[in-house]
Amino acid sequence: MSTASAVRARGPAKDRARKQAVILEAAEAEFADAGYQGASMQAIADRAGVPKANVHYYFGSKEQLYRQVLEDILGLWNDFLSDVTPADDPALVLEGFVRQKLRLAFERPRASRLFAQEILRGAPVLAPHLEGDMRRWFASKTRIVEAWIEAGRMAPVEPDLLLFTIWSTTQHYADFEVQVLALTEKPRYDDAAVERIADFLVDLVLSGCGLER
Amino acid sequence: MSTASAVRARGPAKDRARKQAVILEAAEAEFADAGYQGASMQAIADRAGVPKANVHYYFGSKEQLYRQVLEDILGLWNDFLSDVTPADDPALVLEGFVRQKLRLAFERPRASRLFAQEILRGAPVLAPHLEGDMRRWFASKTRIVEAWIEAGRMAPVEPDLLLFTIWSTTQHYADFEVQVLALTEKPRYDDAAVERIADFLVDLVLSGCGLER
DNA sequence: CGATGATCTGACCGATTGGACAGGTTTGTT
DNA sequence: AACAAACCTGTCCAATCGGTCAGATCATCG
Repeated sequence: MSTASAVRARGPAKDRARKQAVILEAAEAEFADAGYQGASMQAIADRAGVPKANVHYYFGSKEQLYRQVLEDILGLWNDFLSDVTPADDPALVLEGFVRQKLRLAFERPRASRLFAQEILRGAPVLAPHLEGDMRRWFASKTRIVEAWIEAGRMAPVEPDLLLFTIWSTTQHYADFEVQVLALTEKPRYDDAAVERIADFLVDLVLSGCGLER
Repeated sequence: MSTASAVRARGPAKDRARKQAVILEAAEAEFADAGYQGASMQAIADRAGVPKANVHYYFGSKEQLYRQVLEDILGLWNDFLSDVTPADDPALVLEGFVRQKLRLAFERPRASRLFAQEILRGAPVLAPHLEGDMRRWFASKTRIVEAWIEAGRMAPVEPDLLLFTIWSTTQHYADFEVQVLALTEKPRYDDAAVERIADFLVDLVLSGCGLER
């Protein structure tokens, strides 16, 4: 049972899920800001406003809590390009993907950063997902791009590298936010900046594929 | 005095620098693999093959050691585009930058990963650099791109976003190596893969700027 | 009401951490 | 040879870590 669906339940299970959700939110923040090793159960408990023992009561161990946070984050990305077929228009699909991925980077930067740290550490927890669900997702999307290319509906680019490019450029604005803001001399992202970035990335990706908006 | 130059010195200073270099290399590996908090001075000492107290003798504290490692890494990037002028050819400069940045990502992935972790944590140590040296470097490069655009030598793209794109896409193959290898179902990067990635990124960037190789 | 199970937490524990330091050894100079 | 300075490390320490547990409190139901 995912955390999100449990919160929507009724009865006693609802209270339980709500309390867990508070802890999970605190844990996501602490893990993202301090890293897995840097995060302490005490700090997570303080953020959530509960005693440390209560965190252990609900989630057992630090690693179990971390796994739960990661799983919830993976859920965010589950439906990227979930119902795309070779019959769809490449330009529309790619533009939608870039904008959707980018929106999540700005709305949930901590989720993005936590995921990045997990991969940076060598994915000790997510390795099974990488070689399972994610690999299947990735293979199915590259196959669609290949179909578009074979049908002559876009330029012949390497499908895997195209996806990596979209992934890395969008991820960058969440993961390297501090650097981006420092170099552009801005205190925070505003709506205009987000739109400017989205338009730029869409144009770049489409022109790389020989497409237009 | 940088670590690299000290190793090349003569006399007693050379021995000292060489021993420090061994520790610095071990520290870079441990910090990159485990993160700042996750790295222990004991583990660094073990990797370097020296007693833990010896590490403290040379570098004082964990934070000082970490700062030194980071400074050495920044030195790697010092001469990116160091002598470029508006008179140079945009296509050649951009291609060279992409390939040089990418080469470093594959040759020194740990350096890249350590830097990424520092930024992800909010750059507690590098913040002054970001708002100082790096900001100046960045501003001078965007000015050159603007000059190219004004001279009609490339398409009018946002100079800052162009640089971020090059930075993020090249960085990605070092920082997210585990993910890339898992999704492409390869055990490691080989020369062919590196060349394929470089060619792809060069084409993408140049086409985005309305240029050709 | 009494009982039963879930919820909750203060107090505690062994392990590990970064760091300090006394005291030994080596090196260089006179 | 004698001295000083630099170099090196075994040992210790306070602080913090993740985790445990006995026992208090609460909610629910026969």
